[in-house]
Amino acid sequence: MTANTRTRLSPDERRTQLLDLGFRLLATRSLDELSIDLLAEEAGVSRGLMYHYFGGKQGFFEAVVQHAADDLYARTAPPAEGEPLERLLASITGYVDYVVANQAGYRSLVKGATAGNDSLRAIYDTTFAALAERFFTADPGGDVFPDTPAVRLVIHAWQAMVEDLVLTWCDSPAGLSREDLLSVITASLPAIIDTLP
Amino acid sequence: MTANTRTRLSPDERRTQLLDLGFRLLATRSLDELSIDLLAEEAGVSRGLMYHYFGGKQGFFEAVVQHAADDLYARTAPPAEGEPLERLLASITGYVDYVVANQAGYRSLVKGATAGNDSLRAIYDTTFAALAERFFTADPGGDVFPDTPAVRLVIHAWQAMVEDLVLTWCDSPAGLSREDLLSVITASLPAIIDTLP
DNA sequence: TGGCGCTATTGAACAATTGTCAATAGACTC
DNA sequence: GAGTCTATTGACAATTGTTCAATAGCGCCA
Repeated sequence: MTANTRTRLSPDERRTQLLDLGFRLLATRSLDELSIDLLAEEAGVSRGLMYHYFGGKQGFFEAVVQHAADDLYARTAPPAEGEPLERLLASITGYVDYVVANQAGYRSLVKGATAGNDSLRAIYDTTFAALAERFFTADPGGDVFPDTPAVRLVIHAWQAMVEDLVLTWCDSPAGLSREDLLSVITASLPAIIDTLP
Repeated sequence: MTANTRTRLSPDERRTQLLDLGFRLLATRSLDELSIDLLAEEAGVSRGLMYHYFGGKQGFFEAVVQHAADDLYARTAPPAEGEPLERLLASITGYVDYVVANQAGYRSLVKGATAGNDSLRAIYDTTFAALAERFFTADPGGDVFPDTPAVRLVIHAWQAMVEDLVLTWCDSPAGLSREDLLSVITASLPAIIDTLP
């Protein structure tokens, strides 16, 4: 299958090709189940090329996670117009649909990122922090929620809940429709914030 | 330091020694940052002994996680007497105190378990499922919460939220006292369940 | 007390994988 | 069509997980 003649691409093309392939392969395997050997063979290139582009297995995984995180962030961008709460709902809907569509990949990357080294966790953390930031900057004038450390703490935890909720719902919807799920997600945030002293 | 004369222990003693050491070492390193070499050297035994007792690195990690999970479950056992809600609060308090006391170890093991293979995830899942089960079997007569798939789904997600909440609170309490934290945790569960359609 | 047997323990050899680097060859320019 | 730049390669070294036959500590019994 792999031609014995090397094909020379531009760095950008090769990079995105490897990243896309990595995302696809990591959807079914975990990071340490994926060897550079397999990756290189699947891509039709040599092992050495992986190190040339990403510096190593770790760097490669970071690049894949960062790529997916950017994609997620872009796909959950709220619309520019509309009521603050409507825009939040649109953003959440985008998140849910993204996770549902990319279930396996999302699961694998999140697991790998949270269990990985500091660089990987940083990507995960900053991405979710950026998503949370929309809750405060969504509407410059009207503040949807007060911006206090306690509220931020609770929102962080609420995000963890939403992640688990969506993934578990994918496995067994428990009789809840997509709209029910969205309703629970959006309604639970103010409900939890209300429990703060 | 390590004597060149081998010391022969009973299987039980050796096993618990290695498990305790593993738990301690895994608190600061992640699983794939911990080599069998280091572990064996630190324990003063040979590499081969690890394989004799645990069958391999994976089996060793599973044993450590299972050990810690049993410990956690035992420490969060609710008192036999008292009102249902009081007993639930006691159980939750036990969980929070355990996580706070064993922060690093808890973090590391949970990360490793959720990112690991099926066996590891099974230990994590069954442990938390057993913890959740107390919410229904706490009081045989009076049902604290209705036992429906949707409620179980939400409780599962609530557990994820609590885990994140406690760990993030450890890093920066955000002006919340331990009692405030416990209050938010206990109050948020019914609040979230109320959002179900 | 001293030899014996059981088995906990060892260490060397093996396998798989990651990482390194000088040499190679494809594509573009003149 | 020759030359240059650099994307790409393949062989080599290092680390780490795993296996297994050989070794030796400890209790038991004469």
